[in-house]
Amino acid sequence: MAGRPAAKPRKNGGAKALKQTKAESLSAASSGVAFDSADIARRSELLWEAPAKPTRGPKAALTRDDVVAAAIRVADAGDLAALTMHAVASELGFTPMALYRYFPNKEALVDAAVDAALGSPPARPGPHEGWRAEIRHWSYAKRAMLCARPWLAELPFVAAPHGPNWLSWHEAFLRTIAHTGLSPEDLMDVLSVVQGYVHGSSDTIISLARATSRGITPEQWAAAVGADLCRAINDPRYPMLSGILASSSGGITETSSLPTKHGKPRTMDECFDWGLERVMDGIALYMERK
Amino acid sequence: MAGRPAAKPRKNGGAKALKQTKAESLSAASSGVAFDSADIARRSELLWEAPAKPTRGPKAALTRDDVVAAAIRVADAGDLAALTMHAVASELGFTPMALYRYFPNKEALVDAAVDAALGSPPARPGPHEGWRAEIRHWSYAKRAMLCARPWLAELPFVAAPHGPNWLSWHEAFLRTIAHTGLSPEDLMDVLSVVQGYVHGSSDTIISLARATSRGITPEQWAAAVGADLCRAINDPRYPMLSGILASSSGGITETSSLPTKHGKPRTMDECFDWGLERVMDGIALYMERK
DNA sequence: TCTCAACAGTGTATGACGTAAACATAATCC
DNA sequence: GGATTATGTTTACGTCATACACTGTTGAGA
Repeated sequence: MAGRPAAKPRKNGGAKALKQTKAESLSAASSGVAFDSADIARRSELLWEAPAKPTRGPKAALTRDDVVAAAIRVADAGDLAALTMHAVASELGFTPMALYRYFPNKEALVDAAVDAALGSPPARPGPHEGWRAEIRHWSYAKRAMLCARPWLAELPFVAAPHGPNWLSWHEAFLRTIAHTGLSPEDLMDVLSVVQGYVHGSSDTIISLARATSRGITPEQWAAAVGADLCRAINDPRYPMLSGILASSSGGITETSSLPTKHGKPRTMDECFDWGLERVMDGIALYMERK
Repeated sequence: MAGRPAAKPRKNGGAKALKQTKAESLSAASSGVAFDSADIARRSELLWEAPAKPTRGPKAALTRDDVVAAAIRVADAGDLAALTMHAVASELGFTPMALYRYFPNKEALVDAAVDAALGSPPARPGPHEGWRAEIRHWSYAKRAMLCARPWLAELPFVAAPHGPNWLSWHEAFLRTIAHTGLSPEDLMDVLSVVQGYVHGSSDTIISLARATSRGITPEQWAAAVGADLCRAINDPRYPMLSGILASSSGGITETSSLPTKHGKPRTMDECFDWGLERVMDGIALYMERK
């Protein structure tokens, strides 16, 4: 029942009942991510159930939302690894153990912080600008959100429990293609392709965002990543890469998904757009054929 | 110079010189992943330089490759979090500190293990089956590789230094579209789209692979993830999702990217294929237009 | 052949981490 | 006003990466 105080229900007693080995349990906890299916059910429950309102006892100085907000502030300032119970607690002016009155363990806090950090999806651009414009709008927003909070991309999305905001982003995407006449199955397929592309191809820019948030200039970052790729040049094992990298304008200044076009480097956004247009072309073709 | 003994060169002295705070340095180390650009250069160097051959002193009982192989065995048996120095060392019958004679820190070991675990890309299918067949072949292989080693997907690929195998996969992809007459820039763009899609949309199946490798049946996994999504049904905030999920055959048995088609559930592979065909359609259209 | 610097692996210690358990304290109910 | 129940702290434990000091081994140069 949801009326039970959520802050202290058996904690990982449930996990222990599943006969996890100690090592598994600990390692999952330390990484902040667990992949046990029973675990996911329990984690999901925690994401959705409202905290119980106790009548007796001292008043809580915080709310779950306070803790989540502090966690997000900590992660924003550093990265996922900086998000420790100690850091969150001292951000709030409490001892680490105080947080365990609000979340049974770190994992639950991270789950909640992740969903909160996803934020709300963007409002639809215009009333009916066409599905391509709407998909573009959604994709840019998602990409921008991930760049703003690179630590979100350190977590595998699907493995995590799906909170309200996670569902909202999906819902918002489905609305972009709601009037195309596609079947429910096709709608989900389109969602899968586009989201797959957006997540998968944002790796580079997220990596850059992470670096710049640590005070590294884009130039430094590009130099470091580029220098890495340069090893391929003149290596007989990589003739294609060698050719392409060599044909770029002199020195390599950007990573693989960022080649230069006849001396004028393209931005990462341009490369992203190009791919997104190809994906939407493929979807459009499918619609025509139906 | 590469002739220096690689096992003990200043260790994180380099990192300290960068004036990282202690917290940053430690958190990066504990997560096994660092995103500092100067770090990447140093890490990349370690991936490529051959270990120095000392003349004096006792013979080393191990090689870097031994350690890397043990690390991969440990990660395969568990996950990325299970990959601890202690676990790798005891897998080899040594103490944790022994590993530091081969790698300056855990991060370097993980980098090496990741690249080794990527393995070699697949051989080309036939002599000239067409670029679509070749891209399909490459994509399936990449997806299969990630499913076989789900822990690889716990790391952001682009942020890691690029080792020999990483470059080989890129090289192999470029070979699949080498004869299409595309410009070098277009080649890289196509690589970026397809790879983005493959990585991004493999999340679900990788999550399943991870679960099954822990003894969870696909049914259990699907039930847990599906139950999660079911919260959207009848929630007024998610009308589209509600409609789609409700229109599926009775109970939700699979996750968002796995809807059921008129009562007959599709496999994840079928959904993956569908998206890949759309992506390739888009690329084909681009080729035609040129 | 002997010597010793260079190296390999170990033992021990440190500080950060997540979190269990016991506690003091505060708010409510009877 | 005591009993009850919840809150936040204190203390403690086990695990982690890893610094440092140590023992023991090897082969190059004397």
